[in-house]
Amino acid sequence: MGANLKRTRKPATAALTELEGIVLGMISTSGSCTPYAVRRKFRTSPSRYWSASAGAVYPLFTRLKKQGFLRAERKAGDGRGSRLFSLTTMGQRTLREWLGPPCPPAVTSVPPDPLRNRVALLAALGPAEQAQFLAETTSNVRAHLRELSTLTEQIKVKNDVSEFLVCRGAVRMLEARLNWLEEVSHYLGEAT
Amino acid sequence: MGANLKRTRKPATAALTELEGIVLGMISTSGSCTPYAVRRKFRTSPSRYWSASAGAVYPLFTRLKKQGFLRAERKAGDGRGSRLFSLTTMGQRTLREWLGPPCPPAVTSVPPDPLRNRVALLAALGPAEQAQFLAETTSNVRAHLRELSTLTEQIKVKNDVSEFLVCRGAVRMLEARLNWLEEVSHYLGEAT
DNA sequence: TCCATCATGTAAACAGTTACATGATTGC
DNA sequence: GCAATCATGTAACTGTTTACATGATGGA
Repeated sequence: MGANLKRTRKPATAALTELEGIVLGMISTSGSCTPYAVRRKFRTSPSRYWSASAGAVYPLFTRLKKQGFLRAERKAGDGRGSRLFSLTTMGQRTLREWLGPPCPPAVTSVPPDPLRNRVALLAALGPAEQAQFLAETTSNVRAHLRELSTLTEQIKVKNDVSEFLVCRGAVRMLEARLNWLEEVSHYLGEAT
Repeated sequence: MGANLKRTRKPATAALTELEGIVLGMISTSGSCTPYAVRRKFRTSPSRYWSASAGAVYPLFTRLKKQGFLRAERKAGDGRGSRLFSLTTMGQRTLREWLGPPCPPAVTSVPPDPLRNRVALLAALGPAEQAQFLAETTSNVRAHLRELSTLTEQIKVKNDVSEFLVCRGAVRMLEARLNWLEEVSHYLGEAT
């Protein structure tokens, strides 16, 4: 969760945070970039999980540099002192280790879901509010799904395979959610 | 989200963390309980996202008590000083507000998924390692799904509707993932 | 010139994690 | 009596968030 896949206390081979792994991976697949470019990528991502705030990204880059996973070079002719970061050999190796295999169970197991958490507690609401909750969330999820579907189409024509597949994964999650919400409505409608 | 759905800086009406909301909801739907009981519930949950460590749960209870959302009463005849916590009227109201509606977009939007993150970065691996990654994760997800399916059946016969529905939601997520991994393998197999 | 945006960074707060400590209870 | 577990709690640490500060750049 935040508090999600944390670094272990005393790692045999230096482990990475989820965010650190993603950043290393971005640099590996898209080439060297500035911290700000990473932030931009997160901001335009459909997932709202990480805000990729300045206070998270800049310290992360200096951290990875200090650990020897990244190297920095000044961008020529930039008065703002922008630095392009690229992977070191050690960074490459660490990324490979993180990306597995072997893949830790927390990665393949049931992913967290704030909506599932709320549905688990629906009994705390009255029947009318439950129905309203389900109606609203269903329509919200449907809206997100529409939005994401058009985005997926746009990406498909650009032939960016991995980004397309990521979108497809997100679409499938939302579709599964919609079908599930229908099942929930069915069961809860029957109960009352 | 660890660092996931955070409390806003200066909330008009005191907002809750995801974990706080879940705890309030547990107490509301299952009746008053001790912090340890909450920890046990988390430990037996199929989701590995929260460890619900002592350092998280006990401070959380004192926090919610200090804010006036929980009240505590000593459990009679317990030398360990166990305390049963129950919701105050204010706690009830706060829980209702958190549980919505209205439901914030972060709840209904694309949920976070460590596996999706890794697939997004698969290009950082060689073709052989990619195939191995996909094979391994597919079989791992399938194993989790089997496990969860039997758990779901066990819960179904106990007629605990909301817990059953939560399990169904998790099952649907894993099923969607499996189908998606198949799609990924298909696309990546074609590319090479 | 002015203003929005680009871009880099820091400071304080905070929730959750590991790890440890301590005493009560239960089962053998 | 003894060991494992139950149960409560604290301490140090870490990563992320919000909020603020500061300067560069580019377009009207």
